[in-house]
Amino acid sequence: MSIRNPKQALYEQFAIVARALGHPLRLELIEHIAQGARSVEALAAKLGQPVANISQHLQALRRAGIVSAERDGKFVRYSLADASVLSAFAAVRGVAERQLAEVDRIVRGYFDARDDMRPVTRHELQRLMRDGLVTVIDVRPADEFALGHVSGAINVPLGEIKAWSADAAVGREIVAYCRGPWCVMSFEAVATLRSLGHSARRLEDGMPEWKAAGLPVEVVGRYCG
Amino acid sequence: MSIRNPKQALYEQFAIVARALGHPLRLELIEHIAQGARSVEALAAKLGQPVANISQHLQALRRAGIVSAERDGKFVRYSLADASVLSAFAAVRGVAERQLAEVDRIVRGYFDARDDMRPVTRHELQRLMRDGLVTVIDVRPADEFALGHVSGAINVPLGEIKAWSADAAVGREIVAYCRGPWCVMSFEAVATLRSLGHSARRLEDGMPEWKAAGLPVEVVGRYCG
DNA sequence: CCGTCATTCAATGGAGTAATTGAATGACGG
DNA sequence: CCGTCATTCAATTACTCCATTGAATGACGG
Repeated sequence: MSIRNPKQALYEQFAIVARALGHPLRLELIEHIAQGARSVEALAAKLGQPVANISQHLQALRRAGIVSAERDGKFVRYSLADASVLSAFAAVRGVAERQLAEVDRIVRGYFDARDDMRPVTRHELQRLMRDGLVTVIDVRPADEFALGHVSGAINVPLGEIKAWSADAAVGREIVAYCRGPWCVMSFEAVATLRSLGHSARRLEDGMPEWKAAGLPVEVVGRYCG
Repeated sequence: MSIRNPKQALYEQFAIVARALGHPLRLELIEHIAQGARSVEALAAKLGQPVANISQHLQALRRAGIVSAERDGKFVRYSLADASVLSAFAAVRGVAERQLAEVDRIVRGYFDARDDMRPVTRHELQRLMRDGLVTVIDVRPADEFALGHVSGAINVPLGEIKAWSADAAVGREIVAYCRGPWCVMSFEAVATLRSLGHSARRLEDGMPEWKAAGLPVEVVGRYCG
């Protein structure tokens, strides 16, 4: 096995990328970095992990060509190396969703994903927005909203949903989105809004996928993740 | 970390799939299984590995929902669980190709992939075949050809290229394909054919991708992998 | 019912990976 | 030029993964 032919050498490289995706913390890191460029300590705070641990996982991701690092004064800002990372993540997720019974169990148990929770597709949302038929809310924290959000969406972090919905028109449909397909926040937002008598649905995925599809994104301030 | 919220539980599942793709032998197994259903010992022979080792890797792939096993008399035949596995493989490969300098180095060093080696796309080949402008050769071993091949292709295993090309019309373009995008056999076939004065190109990828795209495939005998 | 054979299981040792700790680096601000 | 602070490195321990070996399972053919 130590003398490798070119085919094995290539497979070793592909395996490096796959292994880098093979740890839950690193997948969570990718989801956060996909929202916009982030420093090590910001990511460590989001994940509730020691800085050194996050730093090492980030370097593993960088060695695999999944994220890139750029020094910005005292900080090192990590961002996704390539939009193809999102499709690799999505493809791996697709296999798990289709084939692993455990995924189904978790989704049914915690996300309570019934048929009436069927999400809005990107394309559908685009049409609804063009026709002015929906209010789009971004339920991520304000800092992530600032790094980039769906054009026309308003930021209503999860904790403010209740207060916000008191002033929202009943009857008008609300579409909520957050970080990605299985990000809990939009599920919670929809559940809360429905319990308060609103008509609400989720976007099928989150901001990174919207942006990767080339759809309009707005940024607050100077950062262009 | 032992008490996991649903998000972490899902990421753990996705990581299981990614980790299963994170070993060169398993990637090679996937490439072979993508050619058609195979027994453990057949795969062990193709990879030159002990049967027990291959069996354990296959079980790792099965636990991750990547392959499925089906008993067939004395044999257990493994096949891909889902076409989504091919796209996950392709997505991981895409990240590696775009981001890892080592991949580029290997490709340039061993595959000698120059611009004039630019492959034929599936769509292009379809049109060329419809217009009768090319001879399509499948350079995989006969057993893999039998499990399924591009409709209209003829089987010319790598060792028989020279003899076959002596009888082939000079001037008519030849398109060679094998197992997948970086399978060495079609590269070698094209190099050999060109050195003998023929006009030859590679298909951009292999039989599994052709089949997954829903394009016509022929099977010899009774197996329908 | 028994031998054969494909496959899987169990157990071992060795290699790599993960989390934690504390120290080292390197850029900014005064 | 020096203190501060974000990040990385180094070193430790625990854990998981990998390849190998030999034995066990389970289906077929007589």
